[in-house]
Amino acid sequence: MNTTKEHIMKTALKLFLQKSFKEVTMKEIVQKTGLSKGAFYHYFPSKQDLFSEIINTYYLKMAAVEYERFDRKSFYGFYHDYVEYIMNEFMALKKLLEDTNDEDDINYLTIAFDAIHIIPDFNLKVEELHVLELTAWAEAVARGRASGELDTVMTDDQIACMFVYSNDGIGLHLIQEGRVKQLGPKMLELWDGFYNEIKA
Amino acid sequence: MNTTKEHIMKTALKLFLQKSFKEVTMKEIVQKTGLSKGAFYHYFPSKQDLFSEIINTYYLKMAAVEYERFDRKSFYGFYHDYVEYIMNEFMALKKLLEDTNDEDDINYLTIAFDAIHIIPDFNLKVEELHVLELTAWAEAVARGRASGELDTVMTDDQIACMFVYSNDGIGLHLIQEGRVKQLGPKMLELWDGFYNEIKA
DNA sequence: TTTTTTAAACCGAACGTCCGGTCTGTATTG
DNA sequence: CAATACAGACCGGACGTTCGGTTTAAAAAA
Repeated sequence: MNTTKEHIMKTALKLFLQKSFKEVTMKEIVQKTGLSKGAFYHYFPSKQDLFSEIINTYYLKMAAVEYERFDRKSFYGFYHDYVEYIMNEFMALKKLLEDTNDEDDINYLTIAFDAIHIIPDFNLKVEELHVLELTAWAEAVARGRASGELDTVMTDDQIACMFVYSNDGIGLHLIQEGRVKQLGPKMLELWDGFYNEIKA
Repeated sequence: MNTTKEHIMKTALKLFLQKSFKEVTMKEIVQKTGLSKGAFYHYFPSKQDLFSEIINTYYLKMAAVEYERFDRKSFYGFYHDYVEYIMNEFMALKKLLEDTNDEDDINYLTIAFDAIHIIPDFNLKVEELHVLELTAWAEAVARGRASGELDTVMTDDQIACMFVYSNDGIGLHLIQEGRVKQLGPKMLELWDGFYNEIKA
């Protein structure tokens, strides 16, 4: 693929993960890429088009978690695989952005809120992913229950919700505190506690 | 208090709950208030000052939940009081904004992310509230455990985290879907399920 | 091999618009 | 009369975008 275009997209993604669409200026994008405005508009018809392409290329692809790759034998294995997967994705993103500075945090919510306003059907796509997420978790719970691993009065959906939403909630707090990289360990600690409660 | 100033603040708050600080323009604020630029700058030295005053007057005050008002006899009563409290606060906000249109949704996260960049010590204040929140929940759990209401292998802090973060997670999703008003019922349903699991 | 052609890559000054903010003037109030 | 409350024309700067032009490098022609 065209390396310059990719370079622009990565640089802009880094900026969009730090501040909102409006706060990121063309001047800034051009400066950080080391290119000129002319070069930029040679590759993208507009700032909005760049944003759309970034969302489709990076955000939506990362948001689609591959649950089928996680352990199906035990629920314990499932959620541990999930945490490992998320941590790997996080490191892969850092590497993609060539973000050597550990201080620079990533805010994946502001970019999502912008996408809602800018990209048609973004909400629809995210909603689809959300349904897939909940069903994948609920199925993992069902398997754990069937195998005798889990024993709880809660429904599969309720447990799925607890895992998914506690994950989102912690993510939100860590973004606010600028410590997103701690998401994995934090989740594991909390989920292990909850697992002890629902296991047989 | 000065009614015109209050009118400006409420109108602007409504806008800041719909889009980001940068997306809300002075022109828009002036138009929606039905005033002029001269009038606005008579009451506020700048757009940023308006924003700061809105955060301090409305956001931070609403974010400070009065946990001491909730039931202390049972954990069940505690979290039910919490849900009722949140729903009342939500309706009070709607009324404050004279927001008769049910369609207009409330995004309290974008305004918070803006506040992080604009207001010094905002993060500190929110972090303090977060600690208070977690301790209030943990204490409620401890009381429930002491009274024999709760029986669980999870620690007080872990249960507190599950309640707080699942709340935040659902809130986040409802903001994305534009259905924040459903927060109360959604929480209650999920929490009742979890309560059945941890009760004696 | 050398020259010519061609198209993509890239540059940066310039453009019109919109932004937050100022300033001068005019009612209104006490 | 003095202070407050407002109106709106106006300002400089920043914004995203455009456009005429230059550089580069590979293909085609000599």
